[in-house]
Amino acid sequence: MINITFPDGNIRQYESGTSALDIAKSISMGLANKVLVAKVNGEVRDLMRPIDTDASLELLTWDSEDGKKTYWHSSAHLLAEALEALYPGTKFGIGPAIDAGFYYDVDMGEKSLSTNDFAKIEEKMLELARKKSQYTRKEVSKADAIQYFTEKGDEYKLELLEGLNDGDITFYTQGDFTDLCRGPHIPNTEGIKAIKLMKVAGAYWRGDESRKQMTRIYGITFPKAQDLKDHLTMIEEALKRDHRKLGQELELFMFSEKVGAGLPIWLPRGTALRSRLEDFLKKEQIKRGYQPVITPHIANKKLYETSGHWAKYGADSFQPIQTPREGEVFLLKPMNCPHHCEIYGHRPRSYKELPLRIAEFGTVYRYEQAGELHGLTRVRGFTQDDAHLFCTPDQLESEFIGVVELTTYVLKKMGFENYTAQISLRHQTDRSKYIGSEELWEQAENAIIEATKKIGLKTTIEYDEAAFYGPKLDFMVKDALGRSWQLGTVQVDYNLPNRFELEYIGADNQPHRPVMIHRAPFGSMERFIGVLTEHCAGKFPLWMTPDQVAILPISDRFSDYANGVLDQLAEHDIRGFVDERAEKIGRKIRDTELKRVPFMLIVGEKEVAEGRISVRKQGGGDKEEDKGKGDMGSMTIAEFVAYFKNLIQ
RNA sequence: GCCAGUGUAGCUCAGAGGUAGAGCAGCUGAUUUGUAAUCAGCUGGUCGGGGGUUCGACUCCCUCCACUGGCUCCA
Repeated sequence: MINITFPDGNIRQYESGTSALDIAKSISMGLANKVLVAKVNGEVRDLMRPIDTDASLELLTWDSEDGKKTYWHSSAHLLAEALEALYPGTKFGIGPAIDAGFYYDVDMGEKSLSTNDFAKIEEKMLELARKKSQYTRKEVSKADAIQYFTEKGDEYKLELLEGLNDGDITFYTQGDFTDLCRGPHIPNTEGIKAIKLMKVAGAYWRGDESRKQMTRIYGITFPKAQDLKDHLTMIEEALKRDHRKLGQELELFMFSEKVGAGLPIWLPRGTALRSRLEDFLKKEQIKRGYQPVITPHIANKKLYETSGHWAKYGADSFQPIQTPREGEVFLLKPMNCPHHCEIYGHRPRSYKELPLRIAEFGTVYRYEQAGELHGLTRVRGFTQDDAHLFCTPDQLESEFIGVVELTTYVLKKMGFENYTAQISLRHQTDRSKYIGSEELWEQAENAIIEATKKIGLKTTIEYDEAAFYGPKLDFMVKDALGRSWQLGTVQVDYNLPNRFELEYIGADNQPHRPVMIHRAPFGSMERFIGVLTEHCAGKFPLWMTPDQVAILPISDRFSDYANGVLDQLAEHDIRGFVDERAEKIGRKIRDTELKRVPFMLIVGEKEVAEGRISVRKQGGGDKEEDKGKGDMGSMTIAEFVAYFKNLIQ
C-alpha cells in the first residue's frame, strides 16, 4: 500500500501501482471526468501512469494553469494528426502549449498554407477528437526512435533526438499519429470540443534566421463551445483598446506614407498628453539632481566609431548623411549616450562633482526592420527620456537604487501595477555580440543583481537580452493583447567610459574611470504612451488627459454662462472646452463620452438661475449598461473645483 | 528581412471583367433642445503606386509601397 497526500493535507491509502485517474474515481466520478493531468510530487504526469511510492498528489483540471497547458499541448498533437491525415508527408517540428492555446511548427514542403485552409483542418480535428483516441505513452530506445523517424523521413524530429539521452525518450500516440514527446497528456481526445485555428506564420526552425522557415499554425481549444466564444469576445474587446485605434479616434497621433513608415506624427491632443508626461518627469528629475542637456539629432560618424555603434549597427542603420565636403559623414543619432559621454569629457572632472546626472528627452532614429514596425510601440524615430549618470564605483549601488526607485515611482504614478522587472543578461555561451572584457561584464551583472536584491525588487532573469555594451534591468509591461514590451530600462555600463576614455580626478589626485548608468523610466515617449493608452483604454489619468472637462450648454442661450464657467475653471488650471454646437444635450454627451473626457458640466436654465453646474462623470465606455451612470447632480463651481483638486491631489 | 493576410470617400465597411455604393464625419439650411446619435439637402473616391493581359481592369497576373498577425531582430 502507498500513502497519497492530497493538497488539503488529507492522506489516503491506495494499492501500489494505482493510477491518478483511479484515485480520482475513488473520490468522485465528477472529478474523474474533469481531471486532465496529475501533479505527483510536484511533477506533472499523465493520469494513467501508475504511482508506486508514497506521494503527494494534485489532480489538475481545466481550472489550473498546468491543466490548461496539458490540454493545449494534447490539442497540438491533435492538430498534427489532422495535418498528417490531410497533407501526407508533412514534417513536424515542435508543438508546444503557449499562454493562450498552442502552435505546431510544420514543414509542408511546397504547400503554402493560408487561413483559407483552416476550416478544413478544424473540421478534421473535431472529427478525430470525437474518436476519443487515447494518448498512449511509450518509452522507446534512442535507436528505435531514430529508426522510426528515419523511416518517416522527419529530419526535424531526428535533430531533436540528437539532443536527447537514451532511456529518456518517450513517444505518445493518439489515433494514427505518433510523436516524439516528453508529455504529459490528457487521457484522450474526447474533451476537446471547441477548436479554433487562429493564425499562420512563418517561424524559423529553432528560432534561427539562417535555417529553414517552417509554417507555424496557432490554435486554441476549449472543453466547451461557450468558452471559445468568450475567448473570442475577449480578444474583440482587447482590440477596442488597441492604441492604434484609439490613437486615431482620439486624434493623438498619425502616420503618413509620405513622411515614412515608423515615423509617428504627434497631433495636438497627443502632444498635450505627451508634454504633460515630459513635464512630470522633468520636474521629478530636477528634484533628484539631474541636469537637463540638449544635443543635436545628427553627429559625425567618428562619434559612433568610438562608441562601437558604427561597427555594430552601421550597416543596418539609416545610411550616413554626406556633406558637400568630401569625406565628411554624419549619422542620424541612434542613441544619446555617446553625446552625453562627450559632455562628460569636455573638461576635467573632479570626484567632487560626481555623481553627475545628465538628462535629455533625446530623439533617436533606428532603422527597425520593416516587418517589426507596430503603431507607437515599435517605430523608427522616437524620443527617449534618457539620462546618463556618471559616478565612482563606490557610488554605483546607491545611484542604481535611486534610479530603480525613480522608475518604480513613475510607473506607479502612471497607474502601472503589473510590470515585471527583468534582469537582461548576456547570451549564456555566445559572447561574440558584446564589447568589453569578461571582468567588466561580470562587475556590471553583479552590480545589478546585488542592488535589486538589496531593495527587494522582485526580478526575473532573461539571457540573451542584454545590450551589446552591458546588462540591463528592464521593466516589462503587457499590451492589450498580452504582448510584452520593454518600457523603463536601467543599464550599468563600464564599457563606454572606457571607449571614451572618461576620467575623474580622485581624492588621491589620480585619474580614475567613472562608471556609467543609462536609464529611461518611460523608455520612450512613443512606446510608453502606446502601452499606457491600452492600459487605460484611452481614459487617461485626470491630470494628464488632454481635455479634463467639457462644458455642455443645453442650448445656445447658455453659451455665455458656459464660457464663464470655463474661464473660472481655467483660473484653477482646469482645462476643457465648451460645446456650442446647436445639438441636443444627448448628442453632446455622446460625443464627449467618445472623446473620453472625464467630466461633463451641463448648464441650462436651472443652472444659470442658481449659479451652479450639473456634473456628469465619464461613463464606462460605449456599453449599454454603463449609460446614465455618471450623473453626479448639481454643484457650485467652487464645490466642483474642490472635488476635482482632491482627485488630482 | 522572412511567412501568411489586407489595402474601395476623413472613418467603418458593402460591391464587382462593362467604368463605384451605404452609414457616420464634413458643408448648407431648418431645429433651441435636460444626461450616449434632431431632420432635410449637398459635397466628397485617378478603388494604395507602377507595369502587364484584355475591345474594356477597381475586379485577373506581375512588381513596389503601406498596414495586420507571427518569426527573426531590437543600441
